[in-house]
Amino acid sequence: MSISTKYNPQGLEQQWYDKWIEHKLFASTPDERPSYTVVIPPPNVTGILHMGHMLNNSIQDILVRRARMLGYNACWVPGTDHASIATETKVVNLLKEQGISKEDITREEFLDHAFEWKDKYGGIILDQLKKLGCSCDWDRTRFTMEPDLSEAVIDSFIDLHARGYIYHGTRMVNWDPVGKTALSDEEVNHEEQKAKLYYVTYKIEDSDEVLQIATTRPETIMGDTAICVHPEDERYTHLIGEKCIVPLVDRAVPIIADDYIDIEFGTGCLKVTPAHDVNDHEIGKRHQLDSIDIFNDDATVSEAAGIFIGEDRFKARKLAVAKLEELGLLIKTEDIVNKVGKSERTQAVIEPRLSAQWFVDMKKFMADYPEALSDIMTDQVQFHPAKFKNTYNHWLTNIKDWCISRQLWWGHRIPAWYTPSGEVIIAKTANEALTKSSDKNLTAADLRQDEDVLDTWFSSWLWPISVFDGFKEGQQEELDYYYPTADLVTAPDIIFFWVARMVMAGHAFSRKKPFKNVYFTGIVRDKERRKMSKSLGNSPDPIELMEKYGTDGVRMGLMLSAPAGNDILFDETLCEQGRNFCNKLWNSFRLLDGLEVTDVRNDYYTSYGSIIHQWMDSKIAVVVLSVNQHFEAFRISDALMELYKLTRDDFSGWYLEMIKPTYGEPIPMEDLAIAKAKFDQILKLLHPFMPFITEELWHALGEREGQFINQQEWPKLALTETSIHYNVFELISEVRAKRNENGISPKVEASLGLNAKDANIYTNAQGVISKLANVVTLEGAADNAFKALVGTDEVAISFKDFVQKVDTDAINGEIKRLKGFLIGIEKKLGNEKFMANAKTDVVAREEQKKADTLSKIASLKQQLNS
RNA sequence: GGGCGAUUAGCUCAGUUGGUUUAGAGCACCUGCCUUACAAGCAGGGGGUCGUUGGUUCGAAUCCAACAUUGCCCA
Repeated sequence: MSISTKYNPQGLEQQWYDKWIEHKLFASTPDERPSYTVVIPPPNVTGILHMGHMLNNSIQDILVRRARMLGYNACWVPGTDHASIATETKVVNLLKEQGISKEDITREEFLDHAFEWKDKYGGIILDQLKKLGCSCDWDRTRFTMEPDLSEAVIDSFIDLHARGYIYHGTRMVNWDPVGKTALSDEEVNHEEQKAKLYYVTYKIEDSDEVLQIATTRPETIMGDTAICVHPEDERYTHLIGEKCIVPLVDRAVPIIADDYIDIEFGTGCLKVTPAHDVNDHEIGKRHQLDSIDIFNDDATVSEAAGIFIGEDRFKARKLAVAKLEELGLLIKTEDIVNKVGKSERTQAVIEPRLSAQWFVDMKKFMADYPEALSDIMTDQVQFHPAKFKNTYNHWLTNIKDWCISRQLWWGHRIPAWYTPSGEVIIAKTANEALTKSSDKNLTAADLRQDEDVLDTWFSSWLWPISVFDGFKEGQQEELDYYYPTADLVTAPDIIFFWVARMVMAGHAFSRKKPFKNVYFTGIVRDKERRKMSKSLGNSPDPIELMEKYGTDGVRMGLMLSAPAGNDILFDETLCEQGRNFCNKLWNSFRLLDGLEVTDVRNDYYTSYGSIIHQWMDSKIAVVVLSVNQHFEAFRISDALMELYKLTRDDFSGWYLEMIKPTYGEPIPMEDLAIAKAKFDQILKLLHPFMPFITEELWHALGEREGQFINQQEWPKLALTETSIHYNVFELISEVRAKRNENGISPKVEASLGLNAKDANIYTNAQGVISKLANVVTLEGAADNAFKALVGTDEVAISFKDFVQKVDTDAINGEIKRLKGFLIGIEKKLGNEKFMANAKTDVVAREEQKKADTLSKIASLKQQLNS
């Protein structure tokens, strides 16, 4: 035998992937077959493959490859999104290293640099997906900032604005002082952290009385425009309407009452800074308070503060505390834990800030497109697992307006034009804006386009439509064919960012839902349940893993442990298990491949060949049925486990052992051909999970130049009765166990004696029993043979030249267990209410259990006496 | 603070409308084997009062309630 005893994926994977591409295996064009479409959740152009991507895209590949085999015209559209903040930050930093400051170059120059960067590095992750084996239609690769998709974004903005869903307004927004941009609520993560609560004295104007307030942000004192107490707080009622003096800036501000105040918290007295706190802003609106913005856009203190000008806010906090202490106004500090909003992208602490931004009016939107919620609640779009419906429902019923403008350059520039008189015109181009303008004397030079770009998600929510050019006039064929897409596979942390908004966009722009199923993967964590992250350094490099264990091994390891919606606790030993399984498959092939062939069918094959093959068929048929059901319910790890056991236990463990010839002898040609056909089916079933090794072995199995396993039909088998009773396998195990317990070599011949209800079960498979358990006869064991029960059948087992001794302790133990079991059954059957209420088949089952147990006990007692 | 989910073997999970031989799988573990496809293997084995306490029922891992622990989302 010339081929290695170990499967070695090196080189082989790349070679097959190249062939698949060369033969355009993954390319899709509309035809008469039904479509099966998946759009990739576009990875960030700045991204490199991490474990989450690997999980997510393996699942998509499994679904897509299987769909292909089921006869669908499968189309998996790849691509990337432009990731406004992440990319801009990256390019800004890169330029900084070259000594170029963003402030010193024009928007156009900056974009040139950014595109240059994108062209150089933006495709890395897509190449990594190829290494993973992803069967995307690469000719369809899209990018959210390419010309066609950009046009779609601009058109959809204009459209939504015209229909009254987009407005421009001055609102409290989440300001990222590092990215220097507004963010949507979804881009802010609230994290608990240790903080200090400072108690500060405020003097009452024209009085000796003082107030104490408690604050975590003393650096915002300069922006205070009121002090607020609860209207029913008796400590302070006499002060309402008075004024107090804001320390550090000595400004007199009113003392007001509002029942927003929590009497229990701190001193029950709140300093109100309407410009820098969302709740304070609300209070400010209710009481017509002034709003003093004391920060610049990088969160340094502005001139409006009057003190600490130019200092960073955290430095200013220290300075303010020191100054208050110096003035004797700081009473005490207390350690507390509070929640701080941080930018998802830059990790900067969010500064709530009043600013003019563009918003989508979600209340109006939801009123007009209630399907965005009802689709999910009524399972028009099915969530897997369904528990995410709750989360979805909660978010959507409490939805806030969506801030879509970003103070960045990398992205889609907002198509809003301002005239010198302050008119705002929404138009695709300056010329179009001129025609829309009320002032006909203006020229293009008079118009100023909005400096801001749109949120990245405002382009990716169009993805399922835009990748099929669904926004292009008169080009609806592809959209009609591929859309709505079939399945979306994504991580639960972007359920709002993306899933919800794609459903919204689907209805707003195509009047259809964008997909039928959403499969939420788990989050990949390490063994200690920590999320894998770069900063923790606990994430293995996927590429290295693939090199170490083979891509198929890693894919399998990942999938075995990834039930839908459950976090996966990644451990390299899983990949080892995957690699070992590849090896098992490899060696099963080696066995089939290395056998000598004959055209003479000896007694063994004529007598048992057909029941062995049929038995294997019935096993495959059951597993295919169950695997199909698992797929329908998106239980992919369960599907894989079924196939794992089918391959390992049933095919390699039992079937190959039964069908392989005695050592040194040849196998009949027809039996080998049948065995290979079964192996062929198993390869097909495994192919979506492990594409490379199955392709390699499928080709090794026969002359298949120019054909590929993924083009073959997914096995379809009729369920049949099993042709070898499961008691036969139990009997074989029983004989092996007796050998094991007594240290008897497999080479020592065994003789069996049977007392069976239906001895045909065993005699029909006598040759198999003899082959796998080294049994010479079923018709008589020696005296003093071991006794065992197979089901309710008694079997005596003796070994040549070995004095057997019956283990009375074990038998007594078993009798005791069975008697206990019997008591339970008899109790049930003796219960009138049970007999009256339980269904007849349930009662019959209990009766059968009783009979079987009695029979077993009788057999065992007899063993003790013999 | 509000909402949602989870708790089954050492670990990760199944357990479909309550009844299928007093709970299953994979991994890990233990014992014996380099048996002529495979030690990345083979054969065999041990291990759970189904988080706790009550309740409904002839019958509860499964339904209900409270509690405990834990995770996620939102403010």
